[in-house]
Amino acid sequence: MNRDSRLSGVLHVLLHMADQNSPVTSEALARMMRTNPVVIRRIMSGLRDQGYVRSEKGHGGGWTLARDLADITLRDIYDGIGSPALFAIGHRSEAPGCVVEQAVNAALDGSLREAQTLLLASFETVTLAALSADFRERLARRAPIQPGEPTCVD
Amino acid sequence: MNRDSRLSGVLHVLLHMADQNSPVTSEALARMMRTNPVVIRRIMSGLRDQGYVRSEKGHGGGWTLARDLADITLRDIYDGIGSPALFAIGHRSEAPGCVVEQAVNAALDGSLREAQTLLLASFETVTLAALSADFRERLARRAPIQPGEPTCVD
DNA sequence: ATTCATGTAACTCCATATGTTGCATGATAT
DNA sequence: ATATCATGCAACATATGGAGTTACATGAAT
Repeated sequence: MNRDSRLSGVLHVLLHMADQNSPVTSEALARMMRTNPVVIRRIMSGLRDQGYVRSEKGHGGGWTLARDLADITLRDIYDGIGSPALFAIGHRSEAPGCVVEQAVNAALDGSLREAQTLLLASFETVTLAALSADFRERLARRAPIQPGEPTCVD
Repeated sequence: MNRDSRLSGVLHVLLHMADQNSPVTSEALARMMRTNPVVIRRIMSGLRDQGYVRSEKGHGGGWTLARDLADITLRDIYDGIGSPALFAIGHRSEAPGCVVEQAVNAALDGSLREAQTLLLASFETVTLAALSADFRERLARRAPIQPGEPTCVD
C-alpha cells in the first residue's frame, strides 16, 4: 500500500465487505488490497472498537459490517481510524520562542483550520451507501458482471 | 527542523531576512533555524530561481529579498518551493483497475480538491508584509527591544 | 483434537526527509 | 596575486515512520 493511504485503504476494504453476505477473512481482504493480513487487522482494529465492524474468530469467521452503509460517513471512518493528520504541511515547532515563528504559525494555522473545517464537513456529507451506489453505477457502465465474479483485481 | 515544515521554515527565513538591511549568510540563517547551511541553500534555491530572493557570493555576500514584502503572498512562496503535496491523505493508486477503488478515489478527490482550492485561495490573501506587521505587533506587545538585539532564539 | 481465524507484540524492510562532508566556483579585501 | 569568504552542488550518512513480516497466543467451529 502507498503512503498516507489508510483512509483510502479502509474505505476500499469496507466496500468490498459490503459486497459480501458472509464474513470476509483478513486474508481475503489482504489479497484484494495486495497487502498482508496483519496490516488489515491493524487498520480495522480501531473501527472494530468504535463499533463500525465486527470480527469473529474460528471457522466461518472474519469481518462483517456492524452498521448500515447509509449510517456511516467518510467523517465517521476518518475519526474511526484515529483522525490522522490531514495536511502534509505544518509547523516547525508548537510553542516557539521566536516571535517571527509565532507570526508564521498563526498565519498558517488560520488557513489550515479553515480548510480542515471545510474538508471534514465535506466528509460528513458522503455516506458509504453513496460510495457503494457510485461503485455499482461505474460497474454497470463498464461491463456486465456475472454473479460471483470478483469485482476487484487490485 | 520538523517534518513537512518547508513552507513554515522558508517563511521564517524570509521574515528574518526582511529584518536585515544587508545580505544574510546561509550560516546565520541556519543558526536561527537550528539547522545546516546546506539545508538553507537547498530550500532557498527554488525561490532564487523564481526571482523572490537573490544570493551573492564572496565577502559581504548572502541572501537578500528581491521583492517588496507586500508583493509576495503565501501562495507565491508555496509555488516557489515547488508546490509540495498539501494533504497527508491520498490515494492508494492513481489508475486503479478496481472499480471500488475508482469510486473511493472519486469521492476523496472531490473533497480534497475543494479543500485545496480554498486553502490556496486563502494563501493568496496573506502577504509577507502582513506577516511582518503581525510579527512587529507581537514583538511590541511582548517586550521593548533594543536596536540590534536578536529577535530569534529558535 | 484439529483446523481456522483473529489479536498482538516484536521485528525487518524500505522510502523519504534531513543532516553532513567535500570540493568547485566566484566575489571581495588586502 | 592571493587569501578569505560565501554560495552551488553532488554525494553520502543518518533518522524517522509506515508498511510488511514473523511468531505465537486466544478462541470458535468442525
